[in-house]
Amino acid sequence: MRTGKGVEWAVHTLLNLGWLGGGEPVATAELAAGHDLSPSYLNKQLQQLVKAGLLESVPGARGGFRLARPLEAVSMLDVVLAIEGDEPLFRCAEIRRCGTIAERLPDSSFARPCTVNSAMHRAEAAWRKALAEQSLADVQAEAEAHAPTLASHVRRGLGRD
Amino acid sequence: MRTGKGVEWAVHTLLNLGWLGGGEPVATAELAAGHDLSPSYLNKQLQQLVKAGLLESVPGARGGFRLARPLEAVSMLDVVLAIEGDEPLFRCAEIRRCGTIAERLPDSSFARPCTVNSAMHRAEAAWRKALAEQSLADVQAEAEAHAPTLASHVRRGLGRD
DNA sequence: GAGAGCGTACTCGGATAGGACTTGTCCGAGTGGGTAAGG
DNA sequence: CCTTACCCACTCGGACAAGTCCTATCCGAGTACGCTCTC
Repeated sequence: MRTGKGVEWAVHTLLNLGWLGGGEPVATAELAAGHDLSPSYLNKQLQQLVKAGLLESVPGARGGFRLARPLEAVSMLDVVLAIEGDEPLFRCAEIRRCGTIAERLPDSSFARPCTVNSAMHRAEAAWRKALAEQSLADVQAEAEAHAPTLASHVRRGLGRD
Repeated sequence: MRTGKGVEWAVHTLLNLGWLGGGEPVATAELAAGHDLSPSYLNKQLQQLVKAGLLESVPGARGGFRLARPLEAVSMLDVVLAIEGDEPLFRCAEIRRCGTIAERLPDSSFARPCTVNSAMHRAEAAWRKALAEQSLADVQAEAEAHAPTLASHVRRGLGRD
């Protein structure tokens, strides 16, 4: 049980788009070369971000992707849900209703939700809350705190300036 | 990205062993029948719990599994880590060090840990903390709160009493 | 010289294979109890 | 009747397949630019 590598790819790509600034789209090939990623697979992830409303895509020649809104308005949770989907970490199969134990139990026992599911859900809520409280702008600022020239280096690394 | 169903199986099985009480071992077949689970696959999960020190196994005829310690001393986190392993949810591949962007960056940029990894790690810490704060005894008590006769029904469902 | 039309190169988007992990199953090693023979 | 040795049924433990999801790749639809031809 672990997040796919698409999450890491997506976050770094969004950060790079933020450092580039400007409204002109950037092609997948450029973004992929920036971190030596598979262009085709990165493209698949970026399409997920477009569906989630985090990116805008420009088709055709000189096309690419650009941020749909500033990074201050994008949380880590937004990215994770866009890539991984919004299904819960823990899926309750309601096994409490099956088998020889359930046969003996009155129906009233199942009126309340499964307490195991509730416990797991509380933990997942804490995880989502922590992710939602961190915007990509926060992550960006933390990175720049000890490397003030980072933005200009990223622009040069992606062929800008 | 989701937890395996083994987690749900393990938690319910541990709760049932708690309700049974007593120190005599219970066979996998009985525990599996209680929730209509695959006995062989449940056995695999229970072996993980033995390795983690949550259960004790008794081999041979009249053997089975019994709790290694009371449920008050077992947290939800203990069970999740026993089944899923203690690897982090987010695995940082350090892609920041690769590609055309990294080539332009001075080595000092990588002195600090990756801020993306840090952000994901903070969220995971909140998740683990929430899991660690809930013991199986708490979950048990919550289940009994609205079904006081639950323990006796479980015992009957597993052929006791 | 200016403008319109066309061809070409480039990009996103979705459909298509490969690999890794989860899920599920099977059989062998080891143990305890029951049985029957012997004292 | 009590003791003892043997046999058998039962259980855990790990080795062995099937299914599903993640990972990776390729090709087609659509667009903007640049060139060429015409006026």
